[in-house]
Amino acid sequence: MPTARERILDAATTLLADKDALAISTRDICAEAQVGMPEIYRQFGDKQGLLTAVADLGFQKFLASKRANPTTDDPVADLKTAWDSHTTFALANPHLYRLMFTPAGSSKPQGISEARELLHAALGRCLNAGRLRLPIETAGHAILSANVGVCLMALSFPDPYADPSVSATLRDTVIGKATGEEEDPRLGTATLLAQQLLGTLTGQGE
Amino acid sequence: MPTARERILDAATTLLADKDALAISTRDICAEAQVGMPEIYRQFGDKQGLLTAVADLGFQKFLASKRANPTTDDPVADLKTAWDSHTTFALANPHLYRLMFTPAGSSKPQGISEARELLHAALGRCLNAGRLRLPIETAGHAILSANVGVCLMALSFPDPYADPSVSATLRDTVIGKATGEEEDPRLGTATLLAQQLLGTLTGQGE
DNA sequence: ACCCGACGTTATCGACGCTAACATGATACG
DNA sequence: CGTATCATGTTAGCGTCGATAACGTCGGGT
Repeated sequence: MPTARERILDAATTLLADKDALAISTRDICAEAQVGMPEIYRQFGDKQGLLTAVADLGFQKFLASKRANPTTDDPVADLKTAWDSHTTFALANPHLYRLMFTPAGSSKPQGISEARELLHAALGRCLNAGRLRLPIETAGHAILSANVGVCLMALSFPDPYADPSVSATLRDTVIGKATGEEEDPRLGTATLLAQQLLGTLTGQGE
Repeated sequence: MPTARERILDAATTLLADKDALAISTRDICAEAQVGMPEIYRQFGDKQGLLTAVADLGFQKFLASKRANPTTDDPVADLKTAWDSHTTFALANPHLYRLMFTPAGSSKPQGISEARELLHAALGRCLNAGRLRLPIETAGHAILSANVGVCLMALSFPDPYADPSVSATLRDTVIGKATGEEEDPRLGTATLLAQQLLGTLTGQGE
């Protein structure tokens, strides 16, 4: 038999899979966890504390699934993989995700800063590979904000914002801007033209 | 004396300026609006209905402030103005904004689709000016999702996501991608080089 | 005159978050 | 071995919440 704290967290997480965080009562949690009501308050202070703990547990799962993604030799592709795993997690755990990223009152799970650090590490790899043209912090804030925005809009207004192409478009746009992967099509034209002219000038002919 | 419905909506909106939507009790609203409790349920069905009505009223204010922005001859600049007014509104009305863009349960204020249409109209103006290189829907969904993401992150995690540069960076990135305003810095270089070479070739000398 | 819809008043219900008071069990230490 | 200690369980209760019932008032329109 797991400890009471674990049973409570487990029960809350289980109930959160179905209902909204507000629709879960402490009595339901106690019944599911087979503990008395005061146990919640001994362990977590109040309901908000419990929910914050659940959110932090969610971040553990969230970050674990990100760390599970192998680091390849293409750090930019890794960024996109991380974005997609983020979006997948959100859609698979809607209530938990909203608890994590739109906390009520002044709860503030600390897992968010771990997510931030993980993202910055991935951006650091891009920088080392010479594939980052924005400051790490700027890029990280922009990427995470955009990713969270896509997910929350998809959860709140599935029609029409749950379309996967919304996530993909924003992913490529924001990551492209940060890494410079994305080229203006005119760049190719101009470069080619310049090269041709240069070739002509230096007598290599066409 | 305004009608009871107006007084209730007004009272709820007033209270929402200070407290979170969940921290507001129907009794507080009734006291502020000088009505009896049953009046809320006669008018709005339940508390959620009232909050949804408040959210829709918030959308009216939100959209009115956007429509107040004059349409200039630069539709891309108009897009950026709209983004900034969106962000400003969110930071000025945090609780109302969260009620509007992260509704609980299955409330879904319909103002969101009006906002979508307004944005699509602005994008249509870009298209007519030949300054849109993404489908209107794709661009609209990406812009609104990113904007909402920036605002919600700033509200939930002001440290460090409330930094105005986050909003500005994402704004220029996403709108730049949609309109093609944003140039790769190498484009200017390549173009200039090509022009110089061309000038040399055609004998105009330096 | 009549009714009917809009609004107000009072009282009440069950569920909720939370707490007090106390009982139990296992473990650590003298 | 005895006992103090701490984690956990049990019961009962407080005050507040969202929501409803029952009833009363007033004004306007056919």
